[in-house]
Amino acid sequence: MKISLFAEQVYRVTRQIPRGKVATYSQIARLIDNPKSYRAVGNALHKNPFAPQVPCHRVVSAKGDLAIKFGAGGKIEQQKRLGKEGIIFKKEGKVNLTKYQFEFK
DNA sequence: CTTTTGACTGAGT
DNA sequence: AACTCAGCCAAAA
Repeated sequence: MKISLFAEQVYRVTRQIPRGKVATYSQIARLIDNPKSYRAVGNALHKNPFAPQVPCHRVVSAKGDLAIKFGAGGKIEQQKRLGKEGIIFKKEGKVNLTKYQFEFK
């Protein structure tokens, strides 16, 4: 399968997110030099041809929300996985970005 | 080539 | 905290 350059960049960045940390779509968009393409970033991750390799479940919305239409199981499954990595969710189903957002360097 | 769509964001109500 | 509206981008139809 052939992947676009854009998607390639998205995956390259997403793959760097360590266990127990999360990143936002806008954050990723900024790192690949297209600060305004966060929307497309979401699409690229949606396709996610590198499922196990790219930790797309560690990518959340700017407000700490999880993707409602996540692959297998929806946000419930995603939240479950993140919980396994030590991430605690608030009652509203959001993650504490201040504490878990990964700072790329 | 034009239009629609979507795992988004930010500001305003 | 929940909803709406408008703006931006890449991929698919």
